[in-house]
Amino acid sequence: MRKRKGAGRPTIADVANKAGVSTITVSRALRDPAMVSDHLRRKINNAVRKLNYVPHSHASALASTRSNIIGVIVPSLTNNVFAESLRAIYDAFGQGAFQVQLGNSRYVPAEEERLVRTFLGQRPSAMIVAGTDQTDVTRQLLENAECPVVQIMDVGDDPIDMIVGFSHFEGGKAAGVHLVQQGYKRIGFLGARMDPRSYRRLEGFKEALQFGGRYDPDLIMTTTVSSSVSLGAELIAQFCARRPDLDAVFCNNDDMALGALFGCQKAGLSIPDDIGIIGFNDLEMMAAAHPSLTSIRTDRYAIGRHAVEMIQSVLSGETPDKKIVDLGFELQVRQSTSRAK
Amino acid sequence: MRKRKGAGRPTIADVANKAGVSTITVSRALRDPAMVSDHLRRKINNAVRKLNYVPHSHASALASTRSNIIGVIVPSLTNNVFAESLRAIYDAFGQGAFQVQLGNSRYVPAEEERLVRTFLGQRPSAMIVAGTDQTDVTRQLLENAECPVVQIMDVGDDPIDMIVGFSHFEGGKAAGVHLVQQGYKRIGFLGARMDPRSYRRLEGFKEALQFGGRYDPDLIMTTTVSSSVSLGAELIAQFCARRPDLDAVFCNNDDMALGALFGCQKAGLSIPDDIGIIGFNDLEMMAAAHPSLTSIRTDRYAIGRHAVEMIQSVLSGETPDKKIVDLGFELQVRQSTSRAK
DNA sequence: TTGTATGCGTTATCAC
DNA sequence: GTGATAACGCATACAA
Repeated sequence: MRKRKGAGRPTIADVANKAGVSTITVSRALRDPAMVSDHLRRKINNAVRKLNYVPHSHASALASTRSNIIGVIVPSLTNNVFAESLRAIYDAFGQGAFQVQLGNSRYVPAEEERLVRTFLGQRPSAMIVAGTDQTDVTRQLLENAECPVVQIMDVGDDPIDMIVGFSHFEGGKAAGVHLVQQGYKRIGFLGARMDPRSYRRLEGFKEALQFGGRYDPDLIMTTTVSSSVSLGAELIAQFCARRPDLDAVFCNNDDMALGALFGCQKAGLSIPDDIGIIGFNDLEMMAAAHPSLTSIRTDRYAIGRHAVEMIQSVLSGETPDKKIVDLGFELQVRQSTSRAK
Repeated sequence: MRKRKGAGRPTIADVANKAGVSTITVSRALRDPAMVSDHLRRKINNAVRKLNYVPHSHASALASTRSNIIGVIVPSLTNNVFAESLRAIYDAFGQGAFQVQLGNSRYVPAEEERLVRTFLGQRPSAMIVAGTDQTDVTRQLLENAECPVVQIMDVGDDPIDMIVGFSHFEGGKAAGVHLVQQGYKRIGFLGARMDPRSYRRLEGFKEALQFGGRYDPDLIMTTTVSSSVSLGAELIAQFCARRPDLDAVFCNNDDMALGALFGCQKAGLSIPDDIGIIGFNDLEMMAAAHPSLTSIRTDRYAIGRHAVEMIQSVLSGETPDKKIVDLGFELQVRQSTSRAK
């Protein structure tokens, strides 16, 4: 006879044999203990322990035509901003029956598309993806996916399904308005890893400066290189060398802002009097820095938590209150932009 | 007849029908296109596209008795150190046929045990876990797992299977030796989130100080609170208030060290003359800081990459050169400990 | 190169 | 409350 060897590990049938019951009873005892009598349940649990039985999740997923997988795709693992949303997602799903499957798109849309395809192959219970800038194909795949989909870290009128985040345009605008209000005259923008969200921040920033009559395209400095503290320090030095009259800078994130602080200090510039600095996201270090750094505070943890709540609500059959949730942001004014006017 | 409804999505049989071939041909065309004639392959690919067919990975895993899942468990998602190893792991596995399944144990051994159990339920192709401080049960589960297991971020004589990292004891010792050599007299230790690895750093540090005749248990300050830049700034202030004679401090990680720098600057202390500071891990910001911060450089990315290589080697049937790999560390001396003697 | 029959380990369905 | 049986969707073994 044809025979196939399994993985060799004990199966539910082995447990059933040892406990002297049928497989389905074991299945029930493990999934919903209340459905099985105390007597049998005890015997089954013993057998499970003795055999060191671990249920095979793939077989379960196949038989029940549903998996407990939540697919999550972010563009970066080392960027603290996404890490905090991820932490919220893992915290919320961690204890329950769900498994989080994480993908790293590295800011490459085609990579994201590949990941979406792979994840959908697992018939996930839900999907969470960062941003609104998916390729058309990615979008269509997700629209056809028979599971809730949440986009995070951004807002927009036209979500794939649901969305929770904040407006990067408005955030950038708030930064610009603040610098203008503080009386800075030659206000620059320093942006690394210019992803679509950073561009929206820049657009908002431009609008604020144009409105304030301070817009100078020569004071926009961007690069696609990954942002880092070191890069911030380097670029601000170049920036100041090229335009010694620069007197304030909006960095597209906090790493760049901290780097700008260090770079200015090295150059002997005084913050906030010679030059004002504002970052974006308000990582915890911003308040601790010396001088403390102004930033746009966003609540990444809340975004992750909210995304999970929306998913759980849909999975439990409810209709979520809102499909579009704007959690906003908050300007945190600190020493780095508080100069004596 | 008894009938069960599947998920309703197209199956490999639907594709086979549409293409006018058998299911196994479709299966082959998708897994190894070279096994199928051009003619049929084209028809099959067309059918796949038209039906928007996505293979069901659970069914595949069940039928082939092997999954393409790599289980990874780390204690933190927001700690940059683990994030960088993770990035290496995702980079290495990302393109291939493997899927990384990530778990966050939050520094809780029982949580880690639960995650190991869950992951083993997926019959992973391999497991990667952080550190050597698993519970006995976790260790046994992993020893019985029929897949390669790599412990990362640490070294030790007795790995579960394979291990790649560096010695935290030796790293701490190197930091202590350096401070003694620089002529600092009252050398303290500032440690937050004292996990087992941090304790080993502290032990190495103690040994160096004892050897140098500078050990003072009153200068060891630790807390179990999560480390952060803000916390570093707060604690160094308390530390200096209690022991104004403190003239150097080894922080158990770089966030704490950066915080210590800011805290000292706020207190008007000059670095490195009034007080020397050394961190651990050498995150990129350490070199950019002003003054630049001395640290113990570790290569987290290489650790992750190495772990993947060991796994791939085993999975392809080879025997890895070594089961224990010590990637070491390197003292990076910078301004924060380079005082005029 | 292609197809047929069967098994992977679990759960849904129906019967007792 | 418990059990027998047939799916779940795909890949292996073997044959042609």
